Amino acid sequence: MVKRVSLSHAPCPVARALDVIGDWWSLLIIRDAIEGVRRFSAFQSSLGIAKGMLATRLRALIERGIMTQAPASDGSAYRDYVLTPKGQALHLVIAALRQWGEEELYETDEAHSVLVDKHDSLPVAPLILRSADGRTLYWSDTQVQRVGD
Amino acid sequence: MVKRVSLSHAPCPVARALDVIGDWWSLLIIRDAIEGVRRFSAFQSSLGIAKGMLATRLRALIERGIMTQAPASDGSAYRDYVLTPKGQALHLVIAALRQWGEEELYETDEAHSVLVDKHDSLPVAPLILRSADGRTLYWSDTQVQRVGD
DNA sequence: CAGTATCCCCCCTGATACTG
DNA sequence: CAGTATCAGGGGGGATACTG
Repeated sequence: MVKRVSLSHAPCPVARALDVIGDWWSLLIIRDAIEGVRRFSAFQSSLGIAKGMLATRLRALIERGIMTQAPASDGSAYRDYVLTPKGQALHLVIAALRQWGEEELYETDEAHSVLVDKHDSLPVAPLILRSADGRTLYWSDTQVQRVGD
Repeated sequence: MVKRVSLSHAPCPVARALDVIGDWWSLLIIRDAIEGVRRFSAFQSSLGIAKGMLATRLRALIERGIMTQAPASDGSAYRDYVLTPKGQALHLVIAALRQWGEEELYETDEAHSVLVDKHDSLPVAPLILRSADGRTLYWSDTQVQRVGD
């Protein structure tokens, strides 16, 4: 996360967002967290990430207010890593990535094998883009509905 | 983009997506491309990226079918870099990142200065998440509407 | 289990020079 | 302008060992 040039104060919100969660591991951690992963070891085994990297990434996410520590849900002495509201708000980003990946990155003959993976057991939730006037809804580039507002 | 472990065949669509566009520069290039940037030098001056890195990234994006080369729109002998439909589909990802950045990464007292930036001159297009049954629309975590279909 | 500490390589990245 | 080639450095990232 230490970059030559920080974009944390860039004028563009996209650049700022990427400065915070623009690396590969962070978004995968957040994906797992959204799906309910809470324990250090659970993240590690799910991601296949080295322990040191995982610790560094979790610490960075906590510093940036994306995640926080909470008492373990199972009553053990350890602590869980859970998303803050700021982190939970990233579910739209994850959903957008998931939708794009599903639509663009699979061969048709492997589509079925994918659906049984745990990461696809979540309800599919298509993203809809609302137009600037707030009255027209698009799915990808197709207008799907006009709303009365 | 050369990573120790490739996620290009991962079962999870989020992981696959990140394998393709999960690095910092690629998404910034795509952001610019969505906003209409087409020329090599335009990307370079907009991003402040080294020429070598830009060439490498553009080549990777072309290999992965995100961008393609097209005759220069101004009739010059050079070629433009433009998004393929597959790349244009990433506008939802960019929109999600933009929305999250705008909502979570600005101090209130600097919000105004941001709005005049070129990257914010685009129409604001809030993302809406459609529920699995396709009938309920959410904006962030707030239900905004039920639809007839 | 839940991390921390250390080593070390690879490659990302930037800078510069060069070509067409 | 539009890149390619080459070089130097620094940190990302993995593996392992160690602590509580």
